[in-house]
Amino acid sequence: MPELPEVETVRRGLEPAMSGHVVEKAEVNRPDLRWPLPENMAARLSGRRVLGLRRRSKYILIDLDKEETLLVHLGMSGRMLISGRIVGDFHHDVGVAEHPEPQKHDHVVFHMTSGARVTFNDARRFGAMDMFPTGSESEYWLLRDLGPEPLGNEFDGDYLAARFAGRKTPVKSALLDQGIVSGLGNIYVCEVLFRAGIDPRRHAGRIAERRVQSMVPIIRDVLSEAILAGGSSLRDYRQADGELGYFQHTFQVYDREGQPCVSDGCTGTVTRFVQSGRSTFACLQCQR
DNA sequence: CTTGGGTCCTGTGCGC
DNA sequence: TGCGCACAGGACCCAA
Repeated sequence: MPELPEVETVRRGLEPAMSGHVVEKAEVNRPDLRWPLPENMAARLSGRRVLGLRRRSKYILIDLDKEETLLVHLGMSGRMLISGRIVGDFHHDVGVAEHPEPQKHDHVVFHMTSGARVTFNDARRFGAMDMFPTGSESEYWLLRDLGPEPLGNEFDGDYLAARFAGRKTPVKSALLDQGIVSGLGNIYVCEVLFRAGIDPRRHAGRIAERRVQSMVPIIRDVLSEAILAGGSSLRDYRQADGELGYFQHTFQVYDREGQPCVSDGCTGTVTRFVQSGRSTFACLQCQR
């Protein structure tokens, strides 16, 4: 479920616990997640200062000293749990949460010298961690083929139209293609296509150019609104159990099979169908 | 090059 | 109550 907005929410949540602080010890409880973890990752992380946290697509990039970056992907079920003393600006505590009992699937734990603890828990282990030299993003295998950030300046109507041109793949698949635009997942693609009034099965190359162009601000809006919702729920996470990753958000079509279409004046019903093995939710009365 | 399908993994929820 | 199965989901990888 973590798509761009959730990952951004997690990144922001990690900031006060990690940014500017030193990893006293990293606990690595298994050799691999989706792929093998870096050799000696625990040793390589210990004593390193976190200079800052960035996000690229659905990846969290934790910049360390010595020009090295730790990449974290939450996969499907990855969560970050923050506990202990969380230090804000001017070294004021912004939160103190008791360290929880270790849980099943706690794969990596960062013990910060500040007293904070960040636990990566991932039952399904579709998540990943890796390290690469800071600045080599354009060559690094997991990042080099990603399309532009949907909220960035490179992503505009002309770009999207050019990438869709001639494509026979369904527009839903095209939007899920991280090489075209990076950060969208199944949920937000369904929401975007609903708002755009486009049938998810329509071939990407057969959508009128002005409709393709109109998708860009919709994509930006859907993601921005979700980030905003995530940001407001961050406070709740800190107060509650410090778990970062999911937040309550209301969707217009996703997971609303059988419910009435919320579009003004539409009498349709949200349907669910499968496209390349994934559930699509849409109102086929107003999405064409 | 494009496109589609298989695959990894475990917890959850459903029908029988 | 228990069992089996479909499903959730990101993204790599390979075959056609």
